Amino acid sequence: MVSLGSDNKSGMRLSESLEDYIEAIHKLIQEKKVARVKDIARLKGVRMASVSDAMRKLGERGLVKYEAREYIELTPEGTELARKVRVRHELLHWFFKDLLRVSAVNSEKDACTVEHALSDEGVDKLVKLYEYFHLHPERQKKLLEFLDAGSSSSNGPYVLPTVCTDKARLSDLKPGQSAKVLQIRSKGAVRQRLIDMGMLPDTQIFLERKAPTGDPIWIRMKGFQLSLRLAEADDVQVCLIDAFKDSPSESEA
Amino acid sequence: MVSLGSDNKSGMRLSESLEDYIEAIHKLIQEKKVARVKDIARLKGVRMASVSDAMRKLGERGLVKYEAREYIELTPEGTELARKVRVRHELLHWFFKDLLRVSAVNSEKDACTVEHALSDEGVDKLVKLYEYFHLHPERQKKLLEFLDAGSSSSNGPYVLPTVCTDKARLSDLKPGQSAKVLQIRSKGAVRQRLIDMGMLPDTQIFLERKAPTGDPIWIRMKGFQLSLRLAEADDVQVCLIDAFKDSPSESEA
DNA sequence: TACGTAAGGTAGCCACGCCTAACAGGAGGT
DNA sequence: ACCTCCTGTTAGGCGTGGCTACCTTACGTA
Repeated sequence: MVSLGSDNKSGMRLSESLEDYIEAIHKLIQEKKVARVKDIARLKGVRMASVSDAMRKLGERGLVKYEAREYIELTPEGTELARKVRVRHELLHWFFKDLLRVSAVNSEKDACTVEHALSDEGVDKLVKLYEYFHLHPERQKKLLEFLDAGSSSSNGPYVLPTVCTDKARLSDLKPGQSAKVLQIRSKGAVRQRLIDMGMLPDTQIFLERKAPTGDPIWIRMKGFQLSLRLAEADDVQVCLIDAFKDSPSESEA
Repeated sequence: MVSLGSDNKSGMRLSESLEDYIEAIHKLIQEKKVARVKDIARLKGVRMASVSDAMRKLGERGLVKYEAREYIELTPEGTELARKVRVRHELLHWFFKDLLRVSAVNSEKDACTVEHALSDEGVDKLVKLYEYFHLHPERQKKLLEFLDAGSSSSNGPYVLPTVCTDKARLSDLKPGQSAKVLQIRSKGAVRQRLIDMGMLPDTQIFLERKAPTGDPIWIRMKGFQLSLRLAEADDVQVCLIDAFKDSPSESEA
């Protein structure tokens, strides 16, 4: 899928791994003035032998100046690429850590893996998103308040804004009714499970039936069936869909 | 880096490629009722032989029901994984295409490559972002207006909001002054170049010197020097940093 | 019945990126 | 001088995931 040719010129796309090496070298040169095989190996979590291989390849592609047993330097082309990669990294790190409030460990990991797989246009637009929230700190504050609400402590301080007139909890639905997902206010494993099942905002849900006792309910969503405990359905905010509201005043909402 | 063991149970993390196969099978079953080797190969852009190999591996891991020369089915575990993967795909596609307004081709491509490289927490937070903008359509509208402004047609309909009292254009800086980047309003290749150089919002810039004629200017940013044409610097909105403002009233801004 | 064709499987090859093991050179201690 | 430690290189091996080339199976039809 990555398909590297033997062409050494800069037109050839680099594999993720080699891009990582470039990034590591750049970082080391900035921090410690020189980049040595040992340090690159430690930074990247590989053996020195692997670094030697990689340096030879990067040397052939004209991205690093590599003479055996000497300090490793980046060529101008390599430096250019390194900056590009590091910008992506920074940008994604900002996005995950500072905007989405992903934990430090995961935001670093996600930034690392995603940075190789993003088009120039994607980077460009992400920068715009950055600019947007940088220019409108009050809007970023609102978003962060929303993200923080319910993510850690409190269960109900965040009040659902009035955006949908027919809003209800999924547990309020009657068999035969349809609704669209507004917000999944569940936490932890339950939330993860619902998301994994395909429950995203705007997903259409059809309540097929309820158990006689009313507790497990069966819903249809994106073509497959799913049973839910009432307690789980309680935390899912939905918006009733008129076309399917057969009984106008039955929903207690 | 991916390191698959021979363990067939579901605890083992799948490689990107195998995850793609699962996704493709799921898609084909939904669309055409059955998944055949030939169709999977076409969808994934590989030869049938490669699909055969992959099916054997997935069969060993208990994710697909694979009997030679018969239709390929997903086991319950496989279906679960498939849904998870497709949710990621959908989510990222929404993010790139509908929120960031990345072009159709690139948003699909980015979603495809990024979907394998995102932690559960990253997915979770991305869903929250989705919920946020879904619940606050007026805020999403503002963001989209910002993203669209200058991205395609107009050069100056978007007015920089008053968020920084000392705002100026980068071209207004005097040698010796420092500033922080607010927004890069350049377009196309120039914007790309500045971003690649590491110019993100909040980046600190120091104007080292100007050419006698004033046109090329040299700035220092993140430890390296960079020369800019005045026309390029004109489109970069910055915020002066007080500590470095030696001459209080010189900046015309 | 025999045969052609298309779908699919098997074997063997290669690139990549990692590994371990063994070897090479230089700096300092004795 | 010699030994030792540390750094780095080379050689060879392995798993993954592609590929080509060839074989098998099923099926339709002359």
